[in-house]
Amino acid sequence: MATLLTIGDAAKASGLTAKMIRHYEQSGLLHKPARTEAGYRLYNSQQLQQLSFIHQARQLGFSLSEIQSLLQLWQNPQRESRAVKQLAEQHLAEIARKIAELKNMQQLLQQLADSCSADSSPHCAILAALAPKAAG
Amino acid sequence: MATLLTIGDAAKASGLTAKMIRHYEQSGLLHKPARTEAGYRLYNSQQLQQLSFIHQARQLGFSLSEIQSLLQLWQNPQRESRAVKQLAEQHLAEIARKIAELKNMQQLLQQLADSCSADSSPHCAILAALAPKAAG
DNA sequence: GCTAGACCTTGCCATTATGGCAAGGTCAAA
DNA sequence: TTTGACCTTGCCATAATGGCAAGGTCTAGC
Repeated sequence: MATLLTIGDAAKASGLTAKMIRHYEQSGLLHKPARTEAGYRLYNSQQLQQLSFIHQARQLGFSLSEIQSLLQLWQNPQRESRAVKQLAEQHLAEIARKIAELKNMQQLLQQLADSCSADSSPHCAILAALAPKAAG
Repeated sequence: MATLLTIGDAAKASGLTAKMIRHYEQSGLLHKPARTEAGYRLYNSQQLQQLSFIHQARQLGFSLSEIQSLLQLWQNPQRESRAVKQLAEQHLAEIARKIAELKNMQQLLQQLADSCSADSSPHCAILAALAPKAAG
């Protein structure tokens, strides 16, 4: 039998929030769901799977736009796995870029923090590093 | 002599953009600068130092709100270096948190990508991992 | 049957830091 | 004088989410 869930239950079941589900619908990630006569959204098990799919992909850091592509591939029986992997590799590259950026900040700032005496005196290596050397 | 720069030159000198400088002013990070009769903003060397300070702090990933605190400490001769270090440590913790989050994504996704054959077949471990196991 | 409370609806605003565009004023060089 | 490079303000857009408000719906208990 087709079990239909209202948005709150679909949210709980998928790990999303009702707000997110509405947002994904409005963003074109999801087809418009059925409605009760009162206008309540109703989700079937196939749509629930999609919601969980989106939740998992968000956990991996994919953007909604990337997830749209992933959903299309998922639903296309003619897909080539290389297309999926390409999306993943692209995202992995972005992740690596962000990690490198953060590690760079971390290294610089940690070094400065280590040089800060952290006492009641006003002198601080961190501020000294941020402040440009005043000319003259 | 007091050299005064227009916003474009101040932007070049500090590594910011004119748009950012106006935004920082509007956000309360910067005092309102002098103006020419025509209304052009004019920056003196002290203000230029502040702009460079902000630029450096942004490079380290501090938010504008954190930078406001840093600027206040910088300009306060009675500051205690421990207050500066505390801000830095807080930011370092946030950086570490983000790195951990990204590394987690990276590890999971890399594993999936490694399991994807990346050929013309539709089967793909990445999609399989995102898809919930359909009941029944 | 009525009422309270938990749900649903839409819509608008806020976040963060930045970019873009538009319409208009200013200034300097040719 | 004209042209081009600059400046002004103001509004819109981004990405993904949360919050609030005003209103409709449904269900359980009395």
